[in-house]
Amino acid sequence: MEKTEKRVSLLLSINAANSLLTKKLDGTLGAIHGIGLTEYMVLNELNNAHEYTVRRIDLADSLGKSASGITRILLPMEKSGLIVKQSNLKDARVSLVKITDAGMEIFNNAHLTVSQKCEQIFAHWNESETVSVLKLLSMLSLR
Amino acid sequence: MEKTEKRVSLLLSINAANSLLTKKLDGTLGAIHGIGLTEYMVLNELNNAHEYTVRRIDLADSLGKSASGITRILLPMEKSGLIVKQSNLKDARVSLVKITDAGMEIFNNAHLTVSQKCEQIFAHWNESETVSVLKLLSMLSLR
DNA sequence: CCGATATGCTTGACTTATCAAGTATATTGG
DNA sequence: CCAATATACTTGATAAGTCAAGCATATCGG
Repeated sequence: MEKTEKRVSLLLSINAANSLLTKKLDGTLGAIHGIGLTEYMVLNELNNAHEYTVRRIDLADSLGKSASGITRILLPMEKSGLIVKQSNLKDARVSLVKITDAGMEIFNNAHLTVSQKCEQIFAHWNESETVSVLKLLSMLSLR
Repeated sequence: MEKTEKRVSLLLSINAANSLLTKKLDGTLGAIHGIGLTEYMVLNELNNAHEYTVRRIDLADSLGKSASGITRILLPMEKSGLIVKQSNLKDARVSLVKITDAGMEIFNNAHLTVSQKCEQIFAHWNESETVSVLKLLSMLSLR
């Protein structure tokens, strides 16, 4: 197989890996904690953010979703009290999202589950392999 | 960051990479060849298969989709003549899918586009890195 | 200053895929 | 043999996300 063909294989493998990961984690998270994988990812971003607060558009970018996707994900999360909406005094267009205490608690529990699942799924990868792949994935051309 | 946390990062990075890849390729394939990324993947499987023919359930497995997903993807592909349905004489439950000549032509053209895009996207990965990641992805625990 | 353009967000219409249930056919064990 | 179970597939209802359009607010250049 030549170089280009290997890259095409990579595309297909990444897609397959993502299907696998999504299915496993989404199912488990839903069953145990009542949230989906996307909701977990939102909580993760908020939990790591300065003052636990992020603009919706930045959330969209970091999760690889559209602005409208974020609107729709956040709606039920606000209803169930995992996050709160806050307006930005400096720019009235912006609406900020903040994780609540309840959200943090769910996140911390869910994070344990995700960690365990990841240990299982990536069981055959050693640490240096993991680090290399992380680095490579961060180098994908965004053009 | 500890080992487990790196694995969780990996999950998020793979998800982000997949969003990126999907968006780029799906858009380009649709604009130039009138097919989606999933349709491309179907044609790719068929093109590599023995006698260009595959059972629907095997297609589902290899693409990481559900049986019903495959039914729904294949319907328009059959209408537009990219594939044909064939029944299996040995087992009346299975229905086989075969790529048509028209399907092959579309596939070959689309494959060129995909190859070029992959060259771009993975431009900073050298061959041995590509091969390593391919190998690692094939080692994900399927349990 | 203000018209043109850009940014942030939401909504309606649509696409893609899932799950649960149903149908049809095969296989297996008593 | 045939009842129970397993497999292949399709369908209806639903979930999750996209895009295009619209609205509100900001910023920029003449």
